[in-house]
Amino acid sequence: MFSKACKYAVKATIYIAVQSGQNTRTSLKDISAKIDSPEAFTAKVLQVLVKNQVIESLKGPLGGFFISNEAAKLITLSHVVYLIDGTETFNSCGLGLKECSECRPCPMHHKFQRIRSELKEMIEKTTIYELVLKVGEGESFLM
Amino acid sequence: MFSKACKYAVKATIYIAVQSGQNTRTSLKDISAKIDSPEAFTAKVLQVLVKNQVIESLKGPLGGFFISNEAAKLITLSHVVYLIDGTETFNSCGLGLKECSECRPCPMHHKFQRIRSELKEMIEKTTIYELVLKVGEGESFLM
DNA sequence: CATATAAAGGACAGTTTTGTCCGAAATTAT
DNA sequence: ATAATTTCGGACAAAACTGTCCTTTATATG
Repeated sequence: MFSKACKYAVKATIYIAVQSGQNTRTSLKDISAKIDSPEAFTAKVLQVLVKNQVIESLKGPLGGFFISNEAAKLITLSHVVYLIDGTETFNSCGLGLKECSECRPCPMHHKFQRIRSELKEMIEKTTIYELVLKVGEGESFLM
Repeated sequence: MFSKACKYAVKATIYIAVQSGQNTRTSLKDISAKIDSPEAFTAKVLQVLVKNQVIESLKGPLGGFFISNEAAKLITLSHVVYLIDGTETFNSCGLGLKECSECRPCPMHHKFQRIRSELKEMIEKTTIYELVLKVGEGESFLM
């Protein structure tokens, strides 16, 4: 469904936001330990998020990654997913037809489209902050 | 969502079933032309379907691939999808947690699980025959 | 039996995804 | 300034996925 890179990105973003709530920057090392991901690979993914201003970073001692509560309330799952995996999974034909629409659908179109719209709506409406709260309250886990 | 191999497999199975309705075997060449897929790669995918008795094949002139209407009524999208892509997409955690359940969920669990169950149910309940009818009636297309 | 046809199967190549390593650049503290 | 720390960025490597080519095997027909 989502690529590994994307799963790492989502979990990392959530974890960074949890830590940022305590106003502390989070190091790559800490992140990859807490979300159980390969450190160097996670670094690459986070660089994309930083470049696209989903999260912030600072080099040096006391450096690390950061995302404010305000930002976490504005950023949704879809922001991260679309950045890392692109939008094809959510917009192109489920069976790979070059053109697939109501007018000229693939045989799976109607059933598939309905479900995928729900998935799309879910990631577009779910904010990182919502997920942070669950982790913060110990209701949910990142590894 | 689905791999290319899986998309080819589904489209090929449907096309073979459409043709089998006229009681004619379908050649690989014909299949890959009609579903717009690379011939040799499609061959590999079809071999898996044959080995697992989703479709039948016969070598030689007048040879080709075949699936009876009766079989097409029993075989669902999930048969093909699980064979080619495996079940991980439909059973494992959306964020890649090794263990993820109601008791110990990832932050996306509840929202994700609901939608994925619908997707799972859809592919498990949709028969190939249903899709064949749509293509047969010119309502749906394979390329 | 000889020949033609079509799937089966093995080997291999290209591409994408995933993952690692290491030096460069920036920041903090001494 | 110097040293220590941490992200950034480039190069590279491994694995998975996609795709091709060619030989072998099975079947039908003359």
